[in-house]
Amino acid sequence: MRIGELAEATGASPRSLRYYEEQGLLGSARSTGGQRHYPPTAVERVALIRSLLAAGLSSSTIYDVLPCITEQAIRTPALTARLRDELTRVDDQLREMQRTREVLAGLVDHYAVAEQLPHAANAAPTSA
Amino acid sequence: MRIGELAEATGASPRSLRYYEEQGLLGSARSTGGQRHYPPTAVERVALIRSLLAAGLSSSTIYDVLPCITEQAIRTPALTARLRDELTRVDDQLREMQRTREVLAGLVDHYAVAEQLPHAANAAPTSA
DNA sequence: GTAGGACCTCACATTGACGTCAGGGTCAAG
DNA sequence: CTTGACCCTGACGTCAATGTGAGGTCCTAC
Repeated sequence: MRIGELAEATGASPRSLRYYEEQGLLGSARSTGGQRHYPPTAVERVALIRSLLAAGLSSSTIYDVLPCITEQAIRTPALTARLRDELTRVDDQLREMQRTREVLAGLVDHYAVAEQLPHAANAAPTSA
Repeated sequence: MRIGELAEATGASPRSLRYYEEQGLLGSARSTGGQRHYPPTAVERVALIRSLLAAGLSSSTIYDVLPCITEQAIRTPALTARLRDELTRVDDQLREMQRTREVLAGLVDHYAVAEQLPHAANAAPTSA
């Protein structure tokens, strides 16, 4: 498939796909005219890249860990440690976000309750 | 307290604290000479700001929702909806990150198993 | 009253993952 | 062989939070 189709299939812009290639995250065959051509498996790969990016991994980090994701045979102690570090970081970030989520959820609940009440503006002002 | 102390207490740089003020997220009293002065409660407030930033809220979004966090009396339907939207977004992001976390955890597990195998001579040295 | 560390206000630089424009080549269809 | 949609390579723009440097001010201690 060509870059436009892959973009369509993944939700990533052509610009992003070229950027991923530039960062070494995504390969492509080229036609004689120089146009990129992707196998169907590229869809899954792009999804993985975007998922890792969304999780806060940088493209260079993804560059480091991607080979061992797609080819499990490649493993080094350094790579293992890197994966562990990233997992720890993601876990920390998840916990932090969950705390923040609870703050927001508490606010939403408070508002929902407040809106149900007739005119009790000071119904539950018991938070710091 | 002065900006340096607040920076020390919160882990935010003085530059960041001035930025938060510039964005309307953080108030400060000024001395006659123009230097910022903060009450002790500012520590908690900065922590909240940073937590929301870390959760992916932009400073302008935080600007919108902060007043109702610190002063529960202020509530409008628009603000409630805004909070709900942000909560939904954070929840989506959390689910996405948890899926990615599982991918990473799966890899780490796979590696861990591989490293338990007999001839794993490099058990301890995990330097970068 | 003076040293010097902390602080002030601009204002430009940086980083990362893209958007976007310019100028030109490719390719399936007619 | 020409059209027109799609694609190419630069290269500069963006956005948000922050770094950084210049040039000047404040304030506590001596």
